Amino acid sequence: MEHFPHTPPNLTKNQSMVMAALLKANGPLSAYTILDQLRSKGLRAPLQVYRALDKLVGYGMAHRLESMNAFIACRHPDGESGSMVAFTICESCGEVAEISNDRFDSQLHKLAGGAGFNVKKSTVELFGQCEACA
Amino acid sequence: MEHFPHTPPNLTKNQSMVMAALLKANGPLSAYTILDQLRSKGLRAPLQVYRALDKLVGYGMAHRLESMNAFIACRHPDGESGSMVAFTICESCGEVAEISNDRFDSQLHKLAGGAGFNVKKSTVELFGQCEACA
DNA sequence: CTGAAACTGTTATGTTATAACAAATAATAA
DNA sequence: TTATTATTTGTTATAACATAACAGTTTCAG
Repeated sequence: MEHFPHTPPNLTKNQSMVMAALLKANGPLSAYTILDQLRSKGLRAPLQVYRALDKLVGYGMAHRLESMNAFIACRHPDGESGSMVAFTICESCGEVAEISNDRFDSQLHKLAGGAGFNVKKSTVELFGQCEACA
Repeated sequence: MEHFPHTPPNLTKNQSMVMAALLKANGPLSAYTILDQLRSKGLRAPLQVYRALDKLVGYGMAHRLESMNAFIACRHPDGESGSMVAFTICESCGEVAEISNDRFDSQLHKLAGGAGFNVKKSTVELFGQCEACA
């Protein structure tokens, strides 16, 4: 289950349906919201959704927002490395945006490195106000 | 509910008990684990714990680890500003450490600022290996 | 003292996530 | 192809995390 971003493997039926739901939404969805949207297409149980989400996240095609218990399609721009991903979450309008930045990523590794810690995976979620709401 | 770190208000009975449980533990605890530990002291319901935790987090005396659904006593060193807090979480031994760094904090604000986003609160949780386990 | 604000206790319920098992499907190699 | 192995699927049940609503109590400033 190792994939570079934007080189998706062939998705299974459930994985495709869940991915489509994430792409159609323009914001994060909870697993149960996804389930409700896909009941008409035959999904019946939470596990069917969670299993698909696990794969999609593993493939780098979706992200989990830890602070919201929700999932969102990966939209980080092509050309950026797959390294670090941060999210901005607007407390006014709920908009979630993805930021990817190599310099920041190395800062982050350096910060942790200073404490003798070797970073493999990071969760960075920023709350505040987006440009439109400010 | 505004407090500088390390200038704790007078805690109520429940708040003190929950804080004591967090301090005694040398790692994160789930709300239900805390509840179990405090049943012998009279606590009976999850809400009693969650309410205390909300206050303690608000006072800056405890932190919530979003990626673990767990809580940990604040231990960031005196003298550091209260700005940003990051956590390192060792995937081998489970050790959780707190890092606070002003320079990184400003990097983080700058990164978001570049996208027109104004950061009020941040969640930074880093997974990998601690010094001892590496 | 008294009224407002904060805290407490309690029951019930809502939300998020996984365990365990059996069956179907797809990918691989002989 | 056919046997073998991996993965995916479907399903039921349950675990783990969190809050709603309401009533009663304590605290404390005015």
